[in-house]
Amino acid sequence: MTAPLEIAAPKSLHKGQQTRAAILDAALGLASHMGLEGLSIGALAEVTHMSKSGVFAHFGSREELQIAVIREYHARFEEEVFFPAVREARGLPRLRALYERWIRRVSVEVDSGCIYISGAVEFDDRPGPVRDALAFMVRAWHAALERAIGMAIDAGHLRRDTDPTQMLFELHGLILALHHDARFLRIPGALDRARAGFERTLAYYSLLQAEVVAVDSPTPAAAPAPRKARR
Amino acid sequence: MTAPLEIAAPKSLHKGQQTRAAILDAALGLASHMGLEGLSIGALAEVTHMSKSGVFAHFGSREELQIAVIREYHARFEEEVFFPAVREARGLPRLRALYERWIRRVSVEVDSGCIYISGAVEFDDRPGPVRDALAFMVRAWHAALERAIGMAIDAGHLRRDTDPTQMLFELHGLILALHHDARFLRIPGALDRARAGFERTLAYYSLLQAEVVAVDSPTPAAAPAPRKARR
DNA sequence: TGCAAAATAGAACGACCGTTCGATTTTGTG
DNA sequence: CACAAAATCGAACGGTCGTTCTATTTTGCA
Repeated sequence: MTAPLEIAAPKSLHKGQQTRAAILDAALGLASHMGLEGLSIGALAEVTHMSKSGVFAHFGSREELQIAVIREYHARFEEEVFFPAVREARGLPRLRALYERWIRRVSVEVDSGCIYISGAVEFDDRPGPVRDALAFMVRAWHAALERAIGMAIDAGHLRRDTDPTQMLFELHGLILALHHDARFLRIPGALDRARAGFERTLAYYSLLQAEVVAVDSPTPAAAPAPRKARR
Repeated sequence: MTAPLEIAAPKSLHKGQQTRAAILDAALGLASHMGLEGLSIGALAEVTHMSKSGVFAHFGSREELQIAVIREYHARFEEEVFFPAVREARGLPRLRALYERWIRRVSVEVDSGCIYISGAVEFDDRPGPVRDALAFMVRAWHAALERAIGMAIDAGHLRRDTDPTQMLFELHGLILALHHDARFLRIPGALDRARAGFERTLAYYSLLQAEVVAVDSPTPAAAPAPRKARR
């Protein structure tokens, strides 16, 4: 057989890319309801009015489909939470914006069900590329938040001895509690509880040093290392 | 046909009850690794060296098996967390004991993976008797914790205007963050972060009223209703 | 417009799932 | 010990799953 002289690189959006995007969109909706493990190619084919093999051909395997879903979710998360928030001024304003958009995303959205959260539970005992992709994205997002906290410290909006990792741990906990109470227990006031928790945490970490020491005395938390200067 | 004169009620532990308990034990181990949805009768039969139908006969359906697992988990949770903790004195000691045993259960245990937590994510979009059973148990446990917080308030160990539901929300968040970081991200220090978060939360809610008002002023959280007297 | 390449459909596969049913073994007891 | 009741097995069913093939249709470019 004669090989073609050159392989034409797909210049603009071919039909395939288009339907792939449509499939991925439907997959995201499905996965946020049934989880990444509950995502089946058959159901996806039904939703998109395609044949199973037609859907399958766009991803080499179910695993690759799951990873593609994770990547797409990450992209949307950046678009809806991260990018708008980083337009706010460094420090508290940006941290507030990040948190507020985060809790909205977790609780309010119609196609709700944070894949980061459900995926973490589904894959905490299941090694493999899906888990790796998921963990990578989550870590990236947490790192971004931790940077925002660090900036708030440098801006003088939070106590200098604040441990960003510890504060992130606590804020993340509020998000998880919100997800739990709002989605599983269907408690109406959960969103406001998450906001109140944020304010309370913020209040603590912006107390003056002297006040904290005076109160904390009985069980001082492991003293965080003094922050290095940031550029 | 002639009906027997009377149905002999099983007096002591028949063979059936014994194996049922053994199956349930194996099921708990399996479910804590694969989740309640990942629990399959085939895998359970293999682990217990029985036939699928032999296992199946002990529970009328898979759903009943899942519910039985939830009930068994609840019983063990009570045994290992609740009952030992309520032997501590009311107030802070009991609250501390509850929390400390809780975080140990979530993070340390070998057969780890809290079914309350993983189940909440698996069934947050899946109505039915399994979800109902799970929600009932979780609510019962949360109610118990909230009572313990209330007692700590009455004992004067926490501020009088503490909102127990809000405090529970925040403590629960710390547990969930611990579960996430320890089990999914495999972060080593997560257990200590959960402890530090507890101490920090406690420190806040035991501040004197005046101190809080002075600091909280920029964004006061919705003032909780004054506590009614407890008997 | 023609034609190779890309996209999609359709049928079939082996594997596992929960469940049913009849046969068989084990148990507890009168 | 005998014998009914309880417990367990083994095979089978219909269903869904991911995946693999081979056709068929659709697309985009020379």
